[in-house]
Amino acid sequence: MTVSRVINDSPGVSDATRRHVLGIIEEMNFRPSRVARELSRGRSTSVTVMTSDTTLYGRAALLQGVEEAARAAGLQVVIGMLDSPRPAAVKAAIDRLCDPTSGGVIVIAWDVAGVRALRAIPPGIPVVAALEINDTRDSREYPTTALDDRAAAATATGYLLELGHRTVHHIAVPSSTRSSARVQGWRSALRAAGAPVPEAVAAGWTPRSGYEAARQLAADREVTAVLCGNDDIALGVLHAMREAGRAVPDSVSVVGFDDIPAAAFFAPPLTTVRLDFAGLGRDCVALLQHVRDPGGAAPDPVAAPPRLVVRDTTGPAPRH
Amino acid sequence: MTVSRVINDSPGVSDATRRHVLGIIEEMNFRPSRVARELSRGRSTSVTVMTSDTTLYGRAALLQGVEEAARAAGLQVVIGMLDSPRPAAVKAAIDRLCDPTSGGVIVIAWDVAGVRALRAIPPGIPVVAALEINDTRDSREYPTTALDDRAAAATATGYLLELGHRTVHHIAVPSSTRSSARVQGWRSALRAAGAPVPEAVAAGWTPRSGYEAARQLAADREVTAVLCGNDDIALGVLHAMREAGRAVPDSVSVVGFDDIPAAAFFAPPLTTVRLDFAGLGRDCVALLQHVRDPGGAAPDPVAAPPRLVVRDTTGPAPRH
DNA sequence: CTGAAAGCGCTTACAG
DNA sequence: CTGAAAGCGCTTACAG
Repeated sequence: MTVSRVINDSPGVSDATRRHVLGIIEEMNFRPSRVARELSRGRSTSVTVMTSDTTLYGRAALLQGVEEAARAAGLQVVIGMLDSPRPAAVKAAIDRLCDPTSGGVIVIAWDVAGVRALRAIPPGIPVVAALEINDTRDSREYPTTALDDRAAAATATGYLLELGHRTVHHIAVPSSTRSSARVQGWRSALRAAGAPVPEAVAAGWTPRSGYEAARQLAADREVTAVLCGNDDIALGVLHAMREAGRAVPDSVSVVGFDDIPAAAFFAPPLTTVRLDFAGLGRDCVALLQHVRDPGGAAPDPVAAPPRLVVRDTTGPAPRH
Repeated sequence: MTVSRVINDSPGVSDATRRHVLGIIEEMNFRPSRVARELSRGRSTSVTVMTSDTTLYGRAALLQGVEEAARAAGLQVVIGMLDSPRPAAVKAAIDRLCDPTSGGVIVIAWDVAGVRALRAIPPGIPVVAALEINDTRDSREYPTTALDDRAAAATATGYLLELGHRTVHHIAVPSSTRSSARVQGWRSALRAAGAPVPEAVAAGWTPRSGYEAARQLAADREVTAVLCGNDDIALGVLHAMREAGRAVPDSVSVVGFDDIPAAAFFAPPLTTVRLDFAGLGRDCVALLQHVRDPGGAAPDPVAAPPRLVVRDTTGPAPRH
């Protein structure tokens, strides 16, 4: 049809007919069917991101970045929730989300559910993974992105050590692996400085889980510095410290991860590591485009490197 | 084809051939094309939600509810970002998102961009709107959902008044209308009690905007109670009060809106109105299903009514 | 510059 | 119970 040509801005249509067709389109309120177009073109115009709880800041911000880049590229984004790490649930998600005509999937593999989903993606569909850590020894068949959490954790830990703290305790978010990038960075900084290496204490993602994890630490006067797996945990930790009568930062220093918009308004304002999740999301889309259309070099990452933002929850180690 | 019958669990296939086909499907790793299926069936299996910034808690939680209900109904959810209220941007979003074969759209019309998008949805495509307020006088051609923000604001305001505060100040989130539901409820409660009605002070959605809006209020000893448009704003307000040396709740009471997971860990823990955004999201999907398949009564809403959660930021008015 | 033909991968009647 | 035919609404060569 000629109308196909005009809605696609193809050349080879006279100005007169183009105007005529445009007029009729307007008049009939015609809109092409995306579905039919995809089927005939044989390529989808959507990218699906598989993730767990998008109410968590990191995932929401990454999603925002994905949406932005996808929109610029003319792609729709469908969101595929991973609500459980159980194999059956993961399989159901894959079956639901991965059809072969899909435009590709971005999986946020920061937790067990994500990692399992990643492994279960059927071959042939374009995929890029946002990992906790870019382990280059592990040669994968799909491209990956990651923020440098290891370096970030090491930096934060080193900062605390320089402040004179004997060691730094860590309250960890759940990880996709036995030892997350943040844990690794924290541990290696401790080792490098010859500081004692405490057990990391496990928490979830929420302020409540941070609060619960921190109660034991708060009771121990020996702990004077705690690095939290994210800012929400840090909020819970601050609450636990307050309850225990531990002044921050005079009695104990607290550092977070993420730099959520609220962090600067915590009491006290939180020292934290800023992570560019939105940039990471844009990088995922760029990489996915590259997978779908190879040729040309891989795109350069745009995500900003992690950066320690010093505010008011950190200070010199207390003198006994 | 017979395989169509087996992948759709249609009756009238012998067990033998069914098993045979299933075997081959497994072997070839065959997956049906969602796109082809939609085209032939003439009905889409996706619902798109149009919203601005999904990093904001209410939207993220509603999206979560939508996803959950959509998944249960076998629908995919595509997210359509409204990044600006400018008419051109809204039109672009509509053109991008609303094709006639779409399965329907849920628009979050809590802000100007959303309201404009709602108006611009082309006829013929199923739509349900999440509104700030369910104004029944306004007879619309599409179903709407809303939390009862007006009652919620009135309740919170009444609670503060009972505590002995002379009046209650309000820091408002942006609204889709001149006078939002929260503002209306706040104002009417004040009037009903014969209390003075101050100007509402305008803010954004973030802690920073709350902080900035609160600085003037903090300086005024006459203000002893402030109702915040959301919890993030309340966080900024708490910060401003701290900076101004106003003790909470002894010198000034603060109430939020939403009950985000962090609210219970603010310093002090925040008194706020809990809003069931996820339930609202599920209601949107149920309503959309009803639009697509009328027949039968409209579904009953499941979203919990707003509820005041009293914590530690509210107390009796200070005595002069 | 414009139109008729075939095909994308399914599903839905309709025959066997 | 199973298969051949037509069609969903586009696009992509191919003719005029």
